[in-house]
Amino acid sequence: MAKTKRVLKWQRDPEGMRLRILEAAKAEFAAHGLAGARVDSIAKKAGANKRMLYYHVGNKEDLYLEVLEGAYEKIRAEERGLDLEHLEPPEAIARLIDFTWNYFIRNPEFLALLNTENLAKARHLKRSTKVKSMHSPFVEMIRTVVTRGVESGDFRAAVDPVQLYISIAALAFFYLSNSATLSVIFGRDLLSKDARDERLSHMIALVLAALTGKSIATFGKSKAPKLQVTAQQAV
Amino acid sequence: MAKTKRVLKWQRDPEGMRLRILEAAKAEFAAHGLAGARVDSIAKKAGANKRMLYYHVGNKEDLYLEVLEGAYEKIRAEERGLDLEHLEPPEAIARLIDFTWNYFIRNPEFLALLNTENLAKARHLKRSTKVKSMHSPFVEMIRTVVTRGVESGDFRAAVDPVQLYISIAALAFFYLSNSATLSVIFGRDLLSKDARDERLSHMIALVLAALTGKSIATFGKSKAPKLQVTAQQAV
DNA sequence: ACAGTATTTATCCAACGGGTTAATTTCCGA
DNA sequence: TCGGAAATTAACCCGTTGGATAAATACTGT
Repeated sequence: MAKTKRVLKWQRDPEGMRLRILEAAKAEFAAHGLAGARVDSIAKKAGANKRMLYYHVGNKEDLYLEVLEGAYEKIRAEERGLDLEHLEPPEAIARLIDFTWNYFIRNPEFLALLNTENLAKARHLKRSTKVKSMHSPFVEMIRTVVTRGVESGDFRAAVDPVQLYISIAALAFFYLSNSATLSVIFGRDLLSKDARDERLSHMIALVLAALTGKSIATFGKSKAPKLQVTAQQAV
Repeated sequence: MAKTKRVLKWQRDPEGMRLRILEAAKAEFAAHGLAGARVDSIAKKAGANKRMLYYHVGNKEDLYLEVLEGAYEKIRAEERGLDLEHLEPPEAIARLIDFTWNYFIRNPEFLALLNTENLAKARHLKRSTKVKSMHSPFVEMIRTVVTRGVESGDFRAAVDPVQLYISIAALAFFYLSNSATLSVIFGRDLLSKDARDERLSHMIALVLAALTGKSIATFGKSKAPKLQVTAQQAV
C-alpha cells in the first residue's frame, strides 16, 4: 500500500512544543481576545492536543498571562537595544518615535494583547510578578534625553518623561490599533504604504515641533525618514 | 397578608424596554467585549427576559451593532454642539482637546466599544449603513480652524486636519483606554484627579506648542484649564 | 366586550467549550 | 534491556450559552 499512513511514531520535543503552543496562543488571543480565544483552536494551530496546553502551561488564563508576559519581555528587550544616549536630543526623540512606530507595525499582536488586557482592567498584569519588575528603563532614558536637550538649547522646556513617553506611544498605538474603524470612518486605507509614511512624518513633526519650538513645517514632508532623521527634515 | 406579592400584572413598555436593553447591552459589551458578553446577563441587567432581546433587537451581533451605532451617534451629536468657528484658533484647538478628553472620561464604554470593534477588524462597522454616512464634522471644523490660524499668524504652518484629529484623539484615547496597564507599569494611578489634570495640560501644551511654535513651557502648569484655555496658559 | 395583535414569561435544547481522566507511546538511566 | 518517568493521544464530562418554542398576559380598535 502506497498510503503514507500518518506519521508513524511521534517524537518528543517539550521545549519546542511549549514554544509552538505559546506562539499559537499569542496569535489566537490577539485575534479574538481572551474570551473569544478557543483552546481547541490554539491546540490545533500548535499542532498539538488540547491536553498539551494544560500539561505544559496550565489553564487558559495561565496561558494568556504567559503570552502577555512574553509580549512585554520582547518589546522591553528591543527597547534596551536602542541607545539614545549618544544621539543629539532631537534625533534621539525622532529615533524613539520611529522605533515605537515600527515596532507596533511589526508586532500587531502586541497592540491587540494590550487592548485585551486593558479590557480586563489589567487584572492579570497585576498578578504578574515578572512584568511589574520590568519598569521600563525608557523613562530614565527619555528623562536624560530631555534634560540634555534643554541644556543644549535644542528643547525649549523640560517635559515630564512619562507624559512624553505615553504621548509618543499614543500617537502610534491609537492610529494602528484603531486603523480598522478609522479607515471605515474616513473612507481611506490608513495602512497603505503612503498613509503609513505620512503618519510617521506627522508624528515626528508634531513632537519635535513642540519640543524644539521650530515650525511644524520645518520637519518637511519627506517620506520614510527611517533612522537618519534630523531635526531639519522628518515629518 | 401584608406580603407585597410581586408586582401583580406587568405593564407594557416597548420603547422603554428597548432602551433598557440597549443600555444594558452597552455596559455588558463594554465590560466584556463581544465574545465575553453574555446575553443572559444583558437581559437580567435590563430587567427583562432573554427572549426580549431577540424580540426587540435581534441576535447578539445585531444587538452589538446597534449599540455601536448608538455610541457613534451620541458622540457625533455632541461634536456638532461644539462651535469652534467663533473662537481664536489656539482657543479652538484647546477646546477641541478639552472636549475630546472629557467626552472620553464621561463615556468610558465608548473607548471599550471601539477597541472591541477594532479587534473584530471593523467587521460590523463595515456592514453598517448608518455609521458610514456619519462623517465626523470635526475634520472640516479643524480644517477651517487651521486655515484661519495660519492666516492670522497664530499657527506656523498648515497641518492635515485628519492627522491632527487622529492625533488629538490618540493622545486622549490611549491614555484612558490603557490606563489600567499603564498604571501598573508606571506604578502610579493615572486616573486620579491630579493625574488627569496633568494629562489634559500636557496634551494641550503639546499640540499648541507644535502648532503655534511657542514654547511648550508657555502653556504653564495650571491645573484644570477647563474651557477658558488660551494659548498663554494650559499645560 | 371581544377578537386580534403586541409584548412578555417560562422552559427547553443542542452545540460548544474548558477542563479532566485514563490509556499509550517515547525516552532515559541503571 | 527494561522499568519507570515524561510526553502525547484519545475520549469523555458537564456546566454554559446562544437561540428557539410555545404559552400567557396586556393592550387596541371596533
